[in-house]
Amino acid sequence: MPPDTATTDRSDTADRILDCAQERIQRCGYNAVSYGDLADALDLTTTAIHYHFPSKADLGEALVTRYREENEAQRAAIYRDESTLRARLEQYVEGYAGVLEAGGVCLCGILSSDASTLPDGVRAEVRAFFADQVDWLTQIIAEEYDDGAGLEGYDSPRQVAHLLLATIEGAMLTLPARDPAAYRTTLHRLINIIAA
Amino acid sequence: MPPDTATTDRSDTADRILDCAQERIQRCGYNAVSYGDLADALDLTTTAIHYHFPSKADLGEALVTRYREENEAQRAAIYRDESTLRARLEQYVEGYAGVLEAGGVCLCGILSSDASTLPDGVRAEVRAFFADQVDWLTQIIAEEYDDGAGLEGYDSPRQVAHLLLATIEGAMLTLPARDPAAYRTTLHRLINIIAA
DNA sequence: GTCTATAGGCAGATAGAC
DNA sequence: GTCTATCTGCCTATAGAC
Repeated sequence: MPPDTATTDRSDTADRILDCAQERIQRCGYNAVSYGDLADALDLTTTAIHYHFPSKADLGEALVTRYREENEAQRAAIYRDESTLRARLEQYVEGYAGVLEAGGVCLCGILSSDASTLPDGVRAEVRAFFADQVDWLTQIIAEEYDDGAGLEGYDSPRQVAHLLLATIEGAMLTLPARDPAAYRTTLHRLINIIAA
Repeated sequence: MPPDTATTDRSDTADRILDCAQERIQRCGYNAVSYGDLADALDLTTTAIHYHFPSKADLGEALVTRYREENEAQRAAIYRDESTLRARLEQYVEGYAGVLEAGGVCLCGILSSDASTLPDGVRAEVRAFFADQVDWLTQIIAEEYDDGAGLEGYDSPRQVAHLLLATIEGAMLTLPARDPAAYRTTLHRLINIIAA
């Protein structure tokens, strides 16, 4: 019987497959990672991977679902541990800096580039990830802006959220900025403007 | 004899191949576009394409080289036709909005996502494209900032150039923002801050 | 310059044994 | 749960005719 592919209670092998797939897709993109690559890296056969994830769409969807869950937990921790907008945003952008240092980029950022060739279910999860980010950023920005003036020229916290998210993803994805130092410089200065 | 693959004086067929490849790569990325796709779309065979571009690396390199040349001409026209930083930046970001309306994204933005699987020559051209953009933006920003105050929190025009470029690429590449209206909103408000 | 034909490799996916 | 073996199809690329 196939293992439980729900968000929890997954087998060790399935988790290892997801870990390996995530690391590679964050470096190379969806289309450039194959079952054969993963099988070689994990010392398995492609059949074993197909047992856990019958199609590549199933694998991709499970991957982004897990990524969203882990991301939500990270955001919750940031919200709990930090009390100012500036500190929360710095923690938030620092999370992506860690991904860059590991040699990758945001999973959903790189999947966006493959969007037009992505299976429908995977694309829907990627869209949901970005909706999560915008909603959360909008909320923490609105909390602080309600206490004082907003960012000049911006009508709403949601517009500021879109600006920050686009800059984070662009700074990660584009060459030559797949460089943690350049990413941090750009983002920390933007935070200085947003959370003045 | 193979045609002249220099930057000018290319045959009609070679230009048609480049046009078709560019449109498709701007939608789907480098790895998702094949000689077979192009041959079908152009009513040719893959062999005919290999005649003009012996390897896919040759095709990709010619593509980005041409893209850089056309982009340089566009930037020169903007510099010539507009005299204020605000007007120049608005024209600049509007160029990419046109690409979005045609259903694609910046060629070098999407190629950045494929960077780790790109042939060396193509990756080098993509890096050169971004160096072009940063240098040009730095120059036009510096011209205006020398006449007055800079952007608060930013040490140099080059840092502002990096911010703008990252935001442009991120707003184009990430879902759900492959939407000209959302792109324009984000970028016009950033221009309001940069060219206050 | 473009064609037919073909090569060798890799993709995602399945059948059936253990 | 994992294996061997295999299928079909697409990939980049080349040989040789016209």
